[in-house]
Amino acid sequence: MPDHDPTAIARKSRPQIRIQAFLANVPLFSEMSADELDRIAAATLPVYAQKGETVCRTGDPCTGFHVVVYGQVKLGFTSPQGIEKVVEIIRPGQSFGEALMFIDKPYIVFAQALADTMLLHVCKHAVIEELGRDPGFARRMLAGLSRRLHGLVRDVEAYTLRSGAERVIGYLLRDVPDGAGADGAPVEVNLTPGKSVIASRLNMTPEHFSRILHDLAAGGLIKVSGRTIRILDLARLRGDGG
Amino acid sequence: MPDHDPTAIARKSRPQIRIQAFLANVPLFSEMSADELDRIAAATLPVYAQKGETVCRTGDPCTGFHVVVYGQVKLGFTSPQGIEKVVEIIRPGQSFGEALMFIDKPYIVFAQALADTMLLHVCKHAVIEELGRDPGFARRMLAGLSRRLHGLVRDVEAYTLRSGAERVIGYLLRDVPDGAGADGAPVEVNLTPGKSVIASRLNMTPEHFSRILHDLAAGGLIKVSGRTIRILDLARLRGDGG
DNA sequence: AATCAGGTTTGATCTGGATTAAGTGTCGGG
DNA sequence: CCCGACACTTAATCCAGATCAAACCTGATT
Repeated sequence: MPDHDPTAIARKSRPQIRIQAFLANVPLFSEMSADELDRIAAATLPVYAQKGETVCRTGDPCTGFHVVVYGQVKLGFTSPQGIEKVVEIIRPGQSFGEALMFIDKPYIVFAQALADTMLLHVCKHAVIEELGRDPGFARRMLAGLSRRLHGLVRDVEAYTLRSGAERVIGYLLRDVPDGAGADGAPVEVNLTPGKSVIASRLNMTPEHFSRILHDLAAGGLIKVSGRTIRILDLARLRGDGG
Repeated sequence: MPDHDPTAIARKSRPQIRIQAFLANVPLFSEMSADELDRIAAATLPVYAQKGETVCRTGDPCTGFHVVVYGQVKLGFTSPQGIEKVVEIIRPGQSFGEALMFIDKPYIVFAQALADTMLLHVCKHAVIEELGRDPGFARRMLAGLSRRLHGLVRDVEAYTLRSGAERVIGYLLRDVPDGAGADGAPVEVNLTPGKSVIASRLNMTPEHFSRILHDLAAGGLIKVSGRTIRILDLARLRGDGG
């Protein structure tokens, strides 16, 4: 079957997904009945952003929230002097913009694709509507916002009372499971989509980030191969990071 | 009538309040029916903390959330080296700890009274219960968490891309209404309960904070009298702060 | 009035991380 | 095989703000 979307003709073919099926795997919408999912899906539209393209900019009104299907998006702000700070990197399955639906404020961060990305935009009105119908949905939404709040508080802690090296170690360890590496299996962390973005996320310059990785490697804690970090001494790394 | 609470004998008399009446004025509970308020009030207990006393400490399990009735509470964390960073100052009518009710995690911040303080502790179970009954309550809770999230993102912006002076100016202006001062009426800001706490809240040392106030005063922008700041040139202050 | 204890200010010095600038891969395209 | 673009590293210098060390208030207590 040819693609009937005229705007897509000039672009690479886009993977097609079933919206309901994808949403059903997002924690927020899991446990929803087929009816509910249908109503949400009816208010959902796919959004495609090429690498570098801006999805939302600071000051835009909020019309709903976004879920990343594939690709990667950075959230950040720009200072009056044009300096940019990355607040969060959003990966597939994660979402952003929920909080703005509930307060009447425009975006304070921008969202920019770090790779060719597909998102789903879920309209505000459908969410608000469903909140009234389904207390479970409301609870999951509260839990989601709470987790985000918790994460931000942890970020503030890192920014304000951890050193650069500690923040880097924290980042490297953040999605290493507790039991990992105990069996001697090597643990690897991927630095896509680029060290500069991660440096900004950790609130430091790319130069400083580079030096810290260098020092950790010199100490025998990690091994850097391009954008892949192999953790050599998990226990000692955990110790250094607090 | 004598006070029958034996632990209170040795203390100053405590102002008595009607729990329902107080809660009804907290935005989260406004618009609630008398029935609902009664159920919430039944799960609410007063908590008294003397100046310097700790209400919650890092690692404590969360049993509900707190509303400040009178007094003042600081939220903050302590680094492994014992350095302390204030995240937020909670004033009467404000609350904290809501987010933890919805995720199963212990406190990451501590809460300490900055003055003799009365709080209300609202039990988790009553809140969860009421969320299922009252969609409006769920919406207000979502709005509350969203506002807090928004505020934290703004804080992160300030911490990461504003200078010390800009953060101080932002603090001085944060609860000055837009129209204030236009009529020539002097605008004053109170620095209770102490400059060191505010300095920490703004992520700087007391010394640095003091110097910034001194410089602003030297520039004719403000006048410092103990813990009261009189804003002399609102327009110029706004300009300096971005 | 004298004493004391916080809280605040002032001054001198130090430093983590930023800035600036010059390399060094490395990879896709011609 | 070379070129240019981009991503990263390395090195030298700089600076905002921290740290250290005294003084200095100001209000409460004796």
